[in-house]
Amino acid sequence: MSHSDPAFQSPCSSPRKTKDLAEADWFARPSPEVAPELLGCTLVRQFADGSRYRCEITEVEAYAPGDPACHAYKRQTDRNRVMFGAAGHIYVYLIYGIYHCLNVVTDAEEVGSAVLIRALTLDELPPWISDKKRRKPDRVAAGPGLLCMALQLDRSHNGMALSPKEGEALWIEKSDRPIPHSDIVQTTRIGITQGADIPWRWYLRDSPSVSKP
DNA sequence: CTCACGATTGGA
DNA sequence: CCAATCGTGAGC
Repeated sequence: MSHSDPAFQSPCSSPRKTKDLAEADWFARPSPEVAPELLGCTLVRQFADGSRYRCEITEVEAYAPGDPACHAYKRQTDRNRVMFGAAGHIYVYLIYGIYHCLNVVTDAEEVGSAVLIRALTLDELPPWISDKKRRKPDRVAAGPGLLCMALQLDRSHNGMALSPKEGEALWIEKSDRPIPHSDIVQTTRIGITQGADIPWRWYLRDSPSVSKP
């Protein structure tokens, strides 16, 4: 929803329990600023049949200009193109030939940056999740590759806008109650060799779905 | 065109 | 510890 949208009403009208984060402005800030604020937000995955899965974001990492671990560190390429595009779109890439990773593009246009979503807790277990792994429900989206598998996200979604509209596949809703600072842990990122000392990973302290305490 | 490797995961 | 598995990006 935007100010030009006929459905838009002034901020003081019709109070809602949650606030949609479709506004690109909210994402158009440096990724290390946006990342911790995404914790506790609700990621909503919607399928063509209208079914929805709501997930709490429990672990994130920021990637930004000047950061050697960032895919956009060197130059714009075919793969990292959407990282340089408008904030509030998603950057989905294939890793190790088998898994996918979901990012939310941040900051101004031309600035290559994003927030990697590393873990979620699902409110409901999707039926396509095989039970033979015997993974506890808390762990089905415990990792960037696992959460894309659980929500059936792949490179075909690369570049899509986060939008809470009918027929859209993905969006984010912010809870009106901010997470207490004491519930958030900030530490170094996982699985990288360069920039490994930069403390740009945040997670919810007591969440069972985070990668590593 | 070739080729080394990765923001991961699960299993030995 | 190590293999799976393939798109990407750098180098020739």
